[in-house]
Amino acid sequence: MASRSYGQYCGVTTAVELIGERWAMLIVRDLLVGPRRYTDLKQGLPKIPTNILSTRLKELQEGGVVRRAPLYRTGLVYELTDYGRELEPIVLALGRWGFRQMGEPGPDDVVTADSLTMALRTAFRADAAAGLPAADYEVHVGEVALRVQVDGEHLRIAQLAPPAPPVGGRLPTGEADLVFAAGPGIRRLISGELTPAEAIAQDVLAVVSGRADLLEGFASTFHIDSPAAVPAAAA
Amino acid sequence: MASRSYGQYCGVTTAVELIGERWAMLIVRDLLVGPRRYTDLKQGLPKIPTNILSTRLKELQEGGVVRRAPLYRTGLVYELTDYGRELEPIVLALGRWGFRQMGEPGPDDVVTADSLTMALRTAFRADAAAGLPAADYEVHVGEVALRVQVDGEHLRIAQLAPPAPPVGGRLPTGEADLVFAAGPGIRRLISGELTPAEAIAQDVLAVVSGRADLLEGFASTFHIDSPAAVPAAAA
DNA sequence: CCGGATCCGAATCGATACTG
DNA sequence: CAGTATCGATTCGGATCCGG
Repeated sequence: MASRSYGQYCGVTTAVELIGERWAMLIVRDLLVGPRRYTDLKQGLPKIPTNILSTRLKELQEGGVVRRAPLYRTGLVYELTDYGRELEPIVLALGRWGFRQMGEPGPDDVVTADSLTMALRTAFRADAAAGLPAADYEVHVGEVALRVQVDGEHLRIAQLAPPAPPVGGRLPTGEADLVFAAGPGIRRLISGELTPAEAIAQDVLAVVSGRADLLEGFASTFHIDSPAAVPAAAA
Repeated sequence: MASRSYGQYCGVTTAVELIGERWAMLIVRDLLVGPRRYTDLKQGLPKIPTNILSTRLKELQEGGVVRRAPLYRTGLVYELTDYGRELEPIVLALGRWGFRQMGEPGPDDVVTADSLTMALRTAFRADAAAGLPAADYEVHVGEVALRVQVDGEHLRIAQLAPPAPPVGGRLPTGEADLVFAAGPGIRRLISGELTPAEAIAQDVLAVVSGRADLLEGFASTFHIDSPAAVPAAAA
């Protein structure tokens, strides 16, 4: 157990001892969306071995990052403590930083509801949104469907359950102003590599219904600059 | 190699694939202080196996985070790329977050020059410093000696070479307004758990020379609030 | 179905030794 | 100074199994 210690008395070291182990940060990412059951986490992290999930949740609890809470009469959720929730700006900043180095998706890469929710949060530009009229989008990426409502600087994202009826949370009523479907290539819209028109032309995105003109607003509301160059170093 | 992939197409995931491996974040932390040679890094991370350091540096270069640069005629340094340097606010925020969960130092824990430098940066309160007169401290923690100069919102930290050859080799000391020495317990001063007077009384800190009254200014310039409670969960 | 625990082979890490 | 090489100790990944 002491083998995990980095042997330094330092805040950064303590932080990575708490949330630096493999998978831990992704568990935190998903819990930032909301409390999750063990099975939810396992589904949202399809490649995590179950024993690792179990171990990480124990460690995160010991570290005061995560708490177990009963749900209804039977059932159980994991949720972030107040201390754990303070990681939100850090995880968002990390997501923004990592976004810029994302390449094309690997053949086995998936987009989960929680990861897309957090990705939109990282890309959200409150300043840009404040200058636009309120908008209500329904975004589909792969199997994931999200209702994304932007009103001034306020962002609200709800996950639409595609295979099953919604659980607990009340879903937005009424139709979205714009419904569109995309693949992982939506990254290139958010990075500004493609304009909405180009994205449609290149088939990375398709409008299902509603006002296609709102795509411009979507693209300026959710945006992460690609740097001039983030080259992988040559050998 | 593909075994390292988390199988998700997401910015956070990409980020932890780049800098989430064991030791990687600490390498970045040290490089945020300045370019470092291989040997410097090894010294600053006493417990890192040399093959791991070597591997991480290669991975960080492939990820576009770190670059190798020649130094003088012979010699070699590792330094952050522009992209890597953008991690600075994230690492500082992580340090601030982790600081609050730090307990007492383990028997083998060390404080290195780079980790203390970054710790002071994380704790620096520009707003508090702006209201105080400029001050020039010399801080000793264990073997580490730092020259810490605060002028308004500007902070400058220089590392004084501690393993000074024989006692005669005096470094640019003596000019600081206040010279003091502490142990790891300096954490309790920065957290506000102890006032400067209490820290001296409890022997966690000793004024070597200069104006002891400046300790108040130091404590308000470098401060990280401990939350009301950051409890470790019970079993 | 939920919430894990157990087992085992594969990959990684840690410690030390050695080299250009 | 700047790393490789080696090898035992851990951890991770994948699959299966188990009690409510």
